[in-house]
Amino acid sequence: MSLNETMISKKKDAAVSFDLFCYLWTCRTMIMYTEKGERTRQHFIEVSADLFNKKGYAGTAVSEILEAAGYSKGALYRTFTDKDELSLEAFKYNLGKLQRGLVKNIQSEKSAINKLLAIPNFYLSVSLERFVPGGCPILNTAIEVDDTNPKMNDVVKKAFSNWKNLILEIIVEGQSNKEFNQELNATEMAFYIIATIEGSIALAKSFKDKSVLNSNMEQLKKHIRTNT
Amino acid sequence: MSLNETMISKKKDAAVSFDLFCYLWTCRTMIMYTEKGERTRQHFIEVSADLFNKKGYAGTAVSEILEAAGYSKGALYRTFTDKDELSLEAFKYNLGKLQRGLVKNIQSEKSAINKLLAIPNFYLSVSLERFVPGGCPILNTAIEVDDTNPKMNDVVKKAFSNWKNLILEIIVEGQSNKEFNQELNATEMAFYIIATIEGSIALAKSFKDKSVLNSNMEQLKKHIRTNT
DNA sequence: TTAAAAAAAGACCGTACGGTCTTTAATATT
DNA sequence: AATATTAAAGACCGTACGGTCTTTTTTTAA
Repeated sequence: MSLNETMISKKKDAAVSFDLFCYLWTCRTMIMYTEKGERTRQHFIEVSADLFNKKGYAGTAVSEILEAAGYSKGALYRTFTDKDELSLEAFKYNLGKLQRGLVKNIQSEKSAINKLLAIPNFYLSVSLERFVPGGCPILNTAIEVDDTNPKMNDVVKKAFSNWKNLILEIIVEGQSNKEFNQELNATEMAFYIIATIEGSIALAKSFKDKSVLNSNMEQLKKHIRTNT
Repeated sequence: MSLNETMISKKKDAAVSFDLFCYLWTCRTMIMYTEKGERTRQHFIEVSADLFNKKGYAGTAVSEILEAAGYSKGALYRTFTDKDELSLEAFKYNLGKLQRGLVKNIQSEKSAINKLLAIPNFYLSVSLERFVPGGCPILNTAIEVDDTNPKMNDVVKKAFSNWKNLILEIIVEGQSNKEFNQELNATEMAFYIIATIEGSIALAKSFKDKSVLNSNMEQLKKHIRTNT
């Protein structure tokens, strides 16, 4: 048994040092070397995330998830109260993956304009179908829940807002740099970028042809360049 | 009993004139003065179109449709073989409504540039939520079926293609007019316009705030103006 | 090695689903 | 007015759904 596993399994030791706490926290967020139950829970999240994103929440039966995960009901309902909780965790999982990919692409750039262009470039470089099979989880979830599930819609709104704020900060940075036009409405530009990306993904998915996404991202980059 | 109703109810007369045939065909496609069964069928289509577009096909139970329509199962399954047939007809119904609204807006313009701008202008002028409650039926359906229902996805693809061709023709017209740039890739521009509109509708629906759609349509118009 | 606790299995439950079929009501034809 | 036809009702059916609960297996602690 490795050191990591030993450290984590000592649950009864109530008094742990702050360092150990941080270590444990890091392990948890990285989803490595967690105890068995936690690992199974994570496995359910990862497997269902794919299914939910492809077939929708209503369109995915619990039995399908069980089969895909290779577990029985007992395993699922021991850690999840119901399908809704799993749906939420699955959405957060896909969202996180997407956010990390996007942020990583942005952070490798220095100028504001290159940071902004890094967003469409991300969708040009990545095979979205491999990265998050089923298309953009934010859009997919938005479409399914907007008229039926206010709680989930709030989660989706927050996801869109966070994305908007990410873009907003880049633009504001570019404006204080004198890199960007001062009159540019940052919020409007942010929402325009998001909308164009979302629509392009949906279109490319429907036609099963990435070239639609590619050409749209090139046009979006042109729009960004001429309007910042 | 009106003349129209009399003419249509004479089913037994096998030999009808070509004129009468055309007349009947017109009545059917216009959905006016049909016989009772046909009217009920149409009622089911209209009622379910709203529900399907708001809650999705998988998310809408037949029982809900029956309740909303004020009919029983007997009435539904007499004219529709199954839920799928109703889904398809409901989609076509919403699509038709949308297309007619859009085409009407375009046809009232003469120049190619104004015809093109009439598309975003349509979404600026109309309350989409009243026009087709639940958002754009093409996008909604696309998201639900792209990974699960190849037949329905083909219908969606066709809808997107038709829309693309509508835009394509306007651009080609503008290019032969010398109104538009000859180097402009008409297909790419068409898909860009569609994607931006679709994404904007989805975003506005999620935030329940039409201003997102409005500002995006203004930006799209700017993009169209500077790139044609 | 044994006792405990945790994890997983899967039988079981009520319900709601899509769809069928027989019966009744409304409408049209003679 | 009587008959034939069409429209609609709704009881009924099998199934698949989400979720519970008891039992068994696996893992951990002593």
